[in-house]
This record gives sequence, C-alpha cells and structure tokens, in this order.
Amino acid sequence: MRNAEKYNFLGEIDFSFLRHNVFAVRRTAGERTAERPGGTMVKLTDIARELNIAPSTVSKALNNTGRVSPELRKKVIQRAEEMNYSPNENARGLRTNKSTMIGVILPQIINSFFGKMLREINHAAREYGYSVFFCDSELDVEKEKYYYELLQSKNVCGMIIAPAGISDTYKDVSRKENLVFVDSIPSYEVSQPFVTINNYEAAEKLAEHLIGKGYRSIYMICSDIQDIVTGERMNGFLDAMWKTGCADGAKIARGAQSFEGGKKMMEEILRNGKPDAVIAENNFLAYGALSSIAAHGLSVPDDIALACFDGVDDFDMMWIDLTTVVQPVDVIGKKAVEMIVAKNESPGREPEPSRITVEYAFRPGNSS
Amino acid sequence: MRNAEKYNFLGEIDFSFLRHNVFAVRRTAGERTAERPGGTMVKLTDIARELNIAPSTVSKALNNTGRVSPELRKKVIQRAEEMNYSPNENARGLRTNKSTMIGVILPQIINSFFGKMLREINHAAREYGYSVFFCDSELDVEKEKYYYELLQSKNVCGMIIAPAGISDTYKDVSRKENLVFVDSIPSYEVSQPFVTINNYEAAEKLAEHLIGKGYRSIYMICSDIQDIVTGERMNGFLDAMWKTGCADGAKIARGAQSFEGGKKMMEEILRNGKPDAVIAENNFLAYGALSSIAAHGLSVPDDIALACFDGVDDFDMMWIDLTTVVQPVDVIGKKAVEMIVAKNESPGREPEPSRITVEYAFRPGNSS
DNA sequence: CTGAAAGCGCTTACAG
DNA sequence: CTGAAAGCGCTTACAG
Repeated sequence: MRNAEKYNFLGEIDFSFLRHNVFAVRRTAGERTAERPGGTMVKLTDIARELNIAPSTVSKALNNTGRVSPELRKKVIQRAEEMNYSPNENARGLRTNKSTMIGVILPQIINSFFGKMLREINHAAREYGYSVFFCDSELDVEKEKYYYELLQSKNVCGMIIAPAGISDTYKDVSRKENLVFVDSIPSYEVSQPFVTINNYEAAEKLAEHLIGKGYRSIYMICSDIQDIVTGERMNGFLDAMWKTGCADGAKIARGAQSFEGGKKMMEEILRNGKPDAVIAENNFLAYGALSSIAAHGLSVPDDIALACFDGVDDFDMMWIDLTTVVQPVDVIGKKAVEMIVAKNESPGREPEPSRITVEYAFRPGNSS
Repeated sequence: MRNAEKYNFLGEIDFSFLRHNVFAVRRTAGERTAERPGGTMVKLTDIARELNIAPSTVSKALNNTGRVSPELRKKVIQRAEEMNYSPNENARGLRTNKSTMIGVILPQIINSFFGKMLREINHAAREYGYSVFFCDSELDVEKEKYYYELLQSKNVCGMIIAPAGISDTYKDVSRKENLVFVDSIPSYEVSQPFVTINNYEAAEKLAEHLIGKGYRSIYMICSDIQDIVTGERMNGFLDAMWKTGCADGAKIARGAQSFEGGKKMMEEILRNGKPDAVIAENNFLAYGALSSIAAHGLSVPDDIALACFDGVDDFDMMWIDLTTVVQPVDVIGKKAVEMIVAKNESPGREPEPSRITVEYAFRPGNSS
C-alpha cells in the first residue's frame, strides 16, 4: 500500500532497494547453501596443480620476478583471479622477512585531530601499496609500550608513533629501526627522526597575538602528561611573555588531557580570579575551558580571550570561532609514510635529518 | 636566566623535564651507539640454544602447553624476558593457521561515532588477548571490498564490518566465515550476524516526537548511499507519518553523506519553502543542516525543528542541544568482539541469531 | 624459460 | 618430562 510515489520527494530518488520491512529481514537467512568449495583458502600450489606447473613458476609469474614467458604469466594471472587467490601474508612475510605493513600508534583516536592523521596515513600508505596496523595508546605510555612490542611481533616494516608522553620505551632502539615519530617525541635522546611543527615558535605566536591585543595576564592550560611538545609550548609561551615584559602575567595550569581536564583547570583558575586570556594546549582542553567560561556567565573574548592549538572546527558547529594554531596533519602523515617507505625499500640509505619541521598555520578567530 | 620560580603557577608543577630549548634539541642526536646486538630479532631457537634445550620445549614452556617441569618453564620464561623475546606472529600464524587478529572495517573514522566504536572494539579485543587490524573504507564500497580481501590475506580470525552501503562483496561468503556486521548490513541476503539498533522503530520515534510537538511538514535528509540502515530509517519515518495521517507532510531528500551534503540538501529544501522540522539520518548531515539553517537567519527550533541520529555532542561544544537517537557504540563494539572471539574459539558452535538488536536511547534536546 | 629443493620461525603429533 | 622431525605456504638461489 505504501509507495514512494505517494510522497513528495526532492529530485529523483531510487527506492528500489527500499522494499523490505525491518521485521521481515531475516526470514530467509540461513537458507543459502552457496559456499566456497571446501571452505578453505586457495593457495599458490593449487594454482600450480591446476596448471600443471611448478609452484616456483607461479610465484614468479604472480610477483613479476624471474623469467617467465609472457603467455604463461598471463595464464597464471588469469587462473589466479578465477580461483580468487590471495597470497598468505604470513607465509610470505616469514619467507622474505619483508613486510609492507606500517605500524601506527596514536594517542587518542576519538580526537578527530588524530582521526584525520590516521586517514592521511592510510591514504599515503595505500598509494605505495602498503597497509597500516593501527593502535590507540589512549594517552598511556604503558599501553604504548605494549603496542610497540605487539607491532614488532607482527613484523611491521616500520612504525609511525605519536607518543603519549615522555618514556624510555625507545631508549635502546637502534637507529636502524624504521621508526618515525610525529607530533611529539618520547625523549630528547631518541635517534629516530620526527615530524612536527615548531611548537616553540607557534606558542610564542599565540602569546604575542594575545599581548598585541592588549591582554596582559595570560594562563596557559596544559596536559599534565610529561610530554616534550607540552614542554616546548610552555617554553615558547613563557619566553614570549618574558620578552614582552609580561612575565608577571604568565601562569600555567596543568591537568588531565581531556575536556573534563580543561573544564576543571578553568574552574580552578576562575576561583582564583579572572585572567585576561587563556591559551589551551590542545582542542579538548580548549573545549573544556570554553564550557567552564560559559558556565560562569562570562563571554569570550570580552571577559576572557581564548586561543589554542588544533582547535579546528570541521563543521562550523561551535558557537565560537577559535583563534588557533593549525597543524598540517595531511603533510605530517604523508611525510611520515614516505620516510618509512623510503627506508624500508633501501635500508642503507642516508638517514633523514632528525627533525623534520613542517609549516603550521596561525588562524585568528573571534575568540581573541 | 628564565626559571620556573619566576612565574606564578597554579599548584605544584614538575618542570624538571622543561630544560631544553627547542632549537638545541637535536644537537646530540646521532651520537648514541647503543644498538640491540646484531640488530636482528631474537627467536625461539636462540633461547633454546642458550639454555641447551630443544626448541619444542621452549615453545611448550612459553605457551604453557604440553608437559614441562615447573622449574624449567620458569627458567625459560625468565630467559625469554631477559632476551626480550617476542614471537614471530607470521611463523606462528602460518604454522597453526590460527590467529587472534580481528579485522575491522569502518566507513568513516573521522566521524567520532566510529572513532568511539573503534576504541570500544580495541578495548574488548585486548581483554581477550586479541589484536585489531583497522581499515577505513571511507564510505566507498569498492575500498571496502579491497580491504575485505586484504584482511583475508592477513589471515585475520574474523572481521567486524560496518558496511559503507549495499554491495555484493559478501554474497558468496560462507556462513562459516567469522564475520559480524555492525551498524548496517551490505544486503538482506547475507547470512552473517549483525548487531544494530532497531532503526525502523527509532526513526518512527523521532517522527512521532516531532508530530507530538505539532510539526506537520517534516523532511528527512539522508545519505544517497544505497544503504540498508538508511532504508530502514526512511521506512520508519514514512510509516510514522502515514500512521498519524501526516503522509502529505513527509518528504525525503538525499545527498552526500557529509557536512557539505547536509548543508546542500538543507539549502535546496529552504529554496523550495520552509518545512516545520527536519530529521537528519546522522550527525554530519545534521551539522550541515544546522549550518545552513543558521546561515539563512532561521532559528532552531522556533523556525525549524531538528532531530537526528548519533548527534552526540561529546564536549557540549555545540550551540544547540540536538534531539537525537543515541546508539550504544560501546555495547555494539563489545558484542561484536565477543561474537568473533566465541566463534573463533569454538568454530562449530551454534551460530548466534542473525540479528542482534541492542537498545538505543532517545534523548530529547532543545532543538525540537 | 621452467623446476626441484631448501628454508623462513614456529608448533604439534610422535617417540623415547 | 624432553626432544627429533615434519610441515604450515611461500620465495629464492641454483640447476637444468
């Protein structure tokens, strides 16, 4: 009785697939009998047997290595496709001791800053024919270490790691290991390359921007994780305040790296008096601070100005346009993948310079 | 000269790690010489040789299988730890043809709805000692297929898939394969279980809520992906409108599954006249619609009411509290992992009922 | 150009 | 309780 034509629709709509009622869905499920013969994976030797040739020949044909006649190669490839062959990566990895799987450890996937970075890493990896094994350390250096070891077991060809904080997990890591840090580094002693913006300068810039606007007492709210990027941002902030003669107005609060953390810090700050401005070390902390400021009936920027790192509002959903430092996640992700791939494919190559500094953008908003 | 004590800080702050300037960072890098001996992975046979016992004994001791004297087992485990041994998963996987790696394909990791789901899947998997191989299909069924095949090569023990839309990728998949769909299904013909809310009922509920508030002309904006969940939500919406005698007011628009898509659809809708209310099929579409409504100088809910699915605002950052259907991502992720693990560990077990329906929550906000 | 054989690092019947 | 041996599915020198 109900029928798409009964309604008024915008444009042409294909409703051909809209014929089932949700409660009728499963009625016929389980009646299917089609199964892949044997229920087991087809392997290289199966192709060889069917074609009456040696497994080694199949391998060469499929991998385009060694000498195989063009006709035979064509036949093998065709048969492999027909049989829906896909190579056993365990066997291949074991035999060649090579791998095209990149391990990735990021500290907080629910933060879309890292979501986007993972997406860019995936894109870049795919372009090179590499796959990605992702782990979420959830801001916990212990979990990060667990995953670091897991990834070694998995025989990845390299790892891209955004460390959850300072740790000695990598202190014995050889320079030969194919490791690239992004966003931060686990200590100043690591000998692996890392890709990052100039956090010191960016923090200076935020502070100078606020000072230029006339704000004098400025709080920086940071995560309480012992993290090098945090340290650099604090340094930059403090130095800028010092240089401009505003050292007395510089204050720092530290707390949990989360929305709640930002909120709590801001509440504590407001309990002790109102600063002119606040710099949040990242987006989540800024959101928390904003929430607390609003809850106190204060307005931004009139009562308190606000600026932060990574405060990108993908959807213009926020009721305020945050002044922010924008990190180029796409460039960072891509660069990291390229470094992993390059080293993987020529292990003896000249190491990249240790620190790859990429350009950030400063984006003034209406919050300051 | 600069010194933490010069400034006023909130509470006790450990600045001990804050002694480097960013520009001095890498000065000593590269001087380190410590390297893991040989630069190669230690393997099971290395432990056997050092202890003068058979590799098979080491294997049994480490895996706690077979008979090994307690003292010897202890010795082996201790030595393995000292040598920093971690098993080669390729070899193990090849030999046992077993795996504890779960493949996961989600359609949009930058959407924190799926970010949270991935986090929950990771948590649950870790509890069972499983690892997770994640792939982002980016709403593209072709990419999804590519990843499906990739994961088979990787010898995963099972897969959790939130399909990007309707496809025949899985049409020949045996019921024996350990596959669980979440959020949606790729067709009504699949014989694998799937975990989802009752989307039909939830859509009805949203419509009834709006009708109860007096709204009569209601647009549903949906992704233009041929997706079964979309179909069920449209069905629920249309049926509710029909049952309450509001069929004439029911309209549907479809467009890109993104912020931009929601925005464009809303603009098109407003060009043709203002409806009383809008239901967005997901969070991104709702954000886009909201943006367009605001751009037209209209207010929510006074001019247009708005409701949606998955409109959870983790940080209270939005300038409006959306009326929304909340899916229990934690329950869904956990349930899916449990099903994969259960089947993996007893392959012959009774299959789960095909459709696992979990409870959603209806959360009225101030947007309707 | 094609094939036979060895071996990657593990685990698992089997023998002692 | 401990060990010798075979084999998982591939690839790669090497031989023909």
